[in-house]
Amino acid sequence: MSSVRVRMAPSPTGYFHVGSARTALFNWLFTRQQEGKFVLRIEDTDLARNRADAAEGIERALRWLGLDWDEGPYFQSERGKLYEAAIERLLAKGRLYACDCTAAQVAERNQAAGRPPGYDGYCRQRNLEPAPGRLLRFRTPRSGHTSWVDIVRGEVVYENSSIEDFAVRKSTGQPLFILANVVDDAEMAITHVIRGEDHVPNTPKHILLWEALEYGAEPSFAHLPLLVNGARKKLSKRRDKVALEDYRDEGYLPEAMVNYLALLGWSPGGDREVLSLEQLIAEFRLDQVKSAPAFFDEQKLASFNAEYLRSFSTAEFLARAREWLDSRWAPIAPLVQERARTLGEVYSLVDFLFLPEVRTDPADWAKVRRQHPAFIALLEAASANYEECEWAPEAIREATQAAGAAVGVSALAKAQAPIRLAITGRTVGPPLFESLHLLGRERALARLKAAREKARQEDTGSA
RNA sequence: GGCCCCAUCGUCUAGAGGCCUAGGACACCACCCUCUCAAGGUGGAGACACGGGUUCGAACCCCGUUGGGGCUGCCA
Repeated sequence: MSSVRVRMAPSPTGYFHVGSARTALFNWLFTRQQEGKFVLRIEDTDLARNRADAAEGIERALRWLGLDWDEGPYFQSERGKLYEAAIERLLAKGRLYACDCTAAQVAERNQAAGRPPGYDGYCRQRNLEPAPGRLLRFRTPRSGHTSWVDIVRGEVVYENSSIEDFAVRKSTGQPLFILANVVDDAEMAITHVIRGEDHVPNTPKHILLWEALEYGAEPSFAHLPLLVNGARKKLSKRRDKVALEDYRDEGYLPEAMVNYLALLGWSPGGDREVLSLEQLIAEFRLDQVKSAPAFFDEQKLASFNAEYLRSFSTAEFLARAREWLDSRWAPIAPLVQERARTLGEVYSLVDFLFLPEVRTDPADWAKVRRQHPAFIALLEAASANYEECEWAPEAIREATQAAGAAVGVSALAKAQAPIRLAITGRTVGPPLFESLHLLGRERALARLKAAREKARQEDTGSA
């Protein structure tokens, strides 16, 4: 058992971001590989409303991915005493000062002085007594520098003078993220802080606070590359599909999601891409994680998903699809398993079996009618043959072939198109003869007839 | 603006000075297979941002340029 202790510290925003999922995964892989402890901590120091719900969402997402945790969830909203004690210590050491500037005042002063944004240190020497209505700021050293050796990006150095006097407690008395984060990392004996690159600028503050609180050896830091969209901007709720639940609801598999996410910023090396959770644990290397942002490509995710779907036995496939479809479609499952990229897609592949009426795609209809002058004749011939033949895939195939030949369409590929359109409303779908078989003779004949009539009406109307 | 980070095919990446006329995967194109679509097979197009160094030798090391991103909140 190693002493490695890692934490996942999401804020309860109401949904679980795919970027958080990737961060959680890398944290988890590292922990499991190091045989350490994985701690779940909800960072709800701010507007902690809906806390129970949000935490549930986070837990549900983690469970869905198959990432278990050893401790927690801890809630920062319940640990106020710890933060208050830390603040008292900092205050006693003169590392904090009270400030009553409003954001507007600071901005105004900066603008007037032609200074860039950021706190200007106005209250630094005013010696205001801490009081309600006054926030507390950390007195950042004005010289020297703060640095760390990041596990994924190497040494990062900040001039202390470039770090503003950041706030650690609100004027309402509530602790701020940076303070709670540091206190908890120390309190929970976290050894490795693995988080998104957007936290890099927080790290020198983290270290400065850590030192000021005399917590001893700092944890190691690893800042993971961001997940970006097609415009190479950080994935955001506003523009992008980032909620893990959305992917789950569309029929993405957790194993495909995990596998895909693991490859964003990391690679096992060589040509391998499909890896089980066990393999990931064994081969993952935090220090091999790349530092360049990665595009979250749903297309590639989908291809992983399709690959996992195909790898299942029919029974497993059916079990996985249960949320999306009832058991009536079981007979056709083998025919769609290799055609669906997501479970959510399955229904549109088999809906013609359940819908009372065919839903005809207008574009497909027009295309087939254009390409098949003998459309009506072919459907008639097929209907006639279908009335007679044995109702089994192979016999239906022969009947179709014969019907085509009778109207001068000898190629089966050509002959099946109008029938497929009549039966399913589309030009693509699962194998036709099995589909007809599953549909049943009566319904098949009825659809053939309906398609003929529709075509006749069309011809009459345009004549 | 300031601070910090990043840079191999469109995308995810392999590559840790010679194995690279740069490999794989997704996407794309063509062909094969085939009752459509998939799946599968074969082939194709497609990248080391640029400029200087260092070195016998650079995609790999250093510097600069350019480009992109993150942060810049009494959010996390």
